[in-house]
Amino acid sequence: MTYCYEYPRPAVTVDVVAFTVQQKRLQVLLVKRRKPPFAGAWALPGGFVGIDEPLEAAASRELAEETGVKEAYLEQLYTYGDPQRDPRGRVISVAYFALLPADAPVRASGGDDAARAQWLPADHLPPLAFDHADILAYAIRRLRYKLEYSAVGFQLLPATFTLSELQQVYEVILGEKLDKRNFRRRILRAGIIEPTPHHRGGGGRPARLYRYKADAVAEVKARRLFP
Amino acid sequence: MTYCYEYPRPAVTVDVVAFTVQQKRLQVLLVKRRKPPFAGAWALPGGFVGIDEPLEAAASRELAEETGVKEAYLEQLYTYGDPQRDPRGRVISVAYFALLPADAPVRASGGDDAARAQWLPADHLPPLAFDHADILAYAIRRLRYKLEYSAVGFQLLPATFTLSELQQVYEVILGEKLDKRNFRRRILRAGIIEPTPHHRGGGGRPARLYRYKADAVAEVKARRLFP
DNA sequence: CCAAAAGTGTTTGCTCTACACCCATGG
DNA sequence: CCATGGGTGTAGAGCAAACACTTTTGG
Repeated sequence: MTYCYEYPRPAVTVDVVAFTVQQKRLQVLLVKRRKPPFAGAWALPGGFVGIDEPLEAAASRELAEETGVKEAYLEQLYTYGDPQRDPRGRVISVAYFALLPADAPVRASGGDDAARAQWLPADHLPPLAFDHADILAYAIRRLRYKLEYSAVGFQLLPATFTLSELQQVYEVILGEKLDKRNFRRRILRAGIIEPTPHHRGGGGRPARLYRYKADAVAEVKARRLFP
Repeated sequence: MTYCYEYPRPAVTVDVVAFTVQQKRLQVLLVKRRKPPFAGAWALPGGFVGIDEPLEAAASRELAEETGVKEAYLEQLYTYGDPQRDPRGRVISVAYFALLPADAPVRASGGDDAARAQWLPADHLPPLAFDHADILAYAIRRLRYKLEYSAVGFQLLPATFTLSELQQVYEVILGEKLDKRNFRRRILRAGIIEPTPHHRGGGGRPARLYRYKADAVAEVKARRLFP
């Protein structure tokens, strides 16, 4: 292994854009920076990639450090490498996006190290450090887009859920009302979720619970669901 | 600027998957490695990212070094960071994909440094060095996919072209015959190309020449063209 | 029995697909 | 006049969009 001769090397980090849906809003996980640069500003959780650490493992680790959540849908987003993006020097950042179930055991603003991590609503964001506003904007675009043709929506829900809950996730993210009957027909025809025998009572008639088929996660058809 | 203390840093490279269409086949630009590891094997063109060089600039430079082509459609593909992907040590590679017009002034297998760069048909590839076979497979998938919903096809053609030429590009890449009338209707309705007043004679009736609208390149609608 | 949320079909318009013949030029 | 590739329209099928009432439970 040869390090640090021949050429100077950039630092490599991962940044994670973690989404969840709470209180009928799309929420993003942000941390408050304590050190300069941008001390006091909000930023995406992230950090350096270990020299023997796979990129996705680094993203997963950063996410776990801030939330305590070990398992989540995680996908590489884009790599940001503008030489000026970090005033301290050349830092190349591989951005990931993560979807957390609404019931994930998140300890944001809980433990010692994670005290600074918080969910903030995506439609009402403060200014962000570095180029994180760009990264976040792109992540939201990609999330909307993915929702339209694949069917990652249920990654934001518990293991079982009602169709109304699923529809609400779609409405929150796409920012528009959807027709109940058309939504159900399409989501069922897509064949990625299946009914369970259970129901959940609430303010009215109990709703059937659904779960996603395990095999469907793999073969996420590249078919458009919501034009 | 602080380099090389605190943590060891990975090396960062770019690799470029450059496509063109020649002889009714999709061709990929590859170079023959002269040094170990994988000496003698084919590989994607690529190299280290300069410490003050933007990522896309590095990709563009590598492409120009191998082909002499300065301007081409270039898009970030994915970042490969498996710790074992390079036997020499930790190397993170940001992969790009490039589309070159059929008439680009490519000097592959021409000049001194570029003597080793060659176009090889994508459907008949030799084993590749590192994880380049994975990268290439993904690039082809992405190319097909992009062709279906956006309309990058004309990036593989000269500034003006006939509809038959454009259709042939689509057929070569998608690997299936398309209906002439349906193809024309859709590609014209998409509004990204426009007729010129000129025609080109050939073996039969002269064909109208088209060009892509300059403004259309920006607003590549995310609308599916070929389901 | 009333409030609250779940569940369920049909009609209409549009888009995609399949398909076959005439046209303009060069040799 | 013949060979070569360029250019054009329509009918049928499948999909998406709009739309309102009945059902089940808890209080």
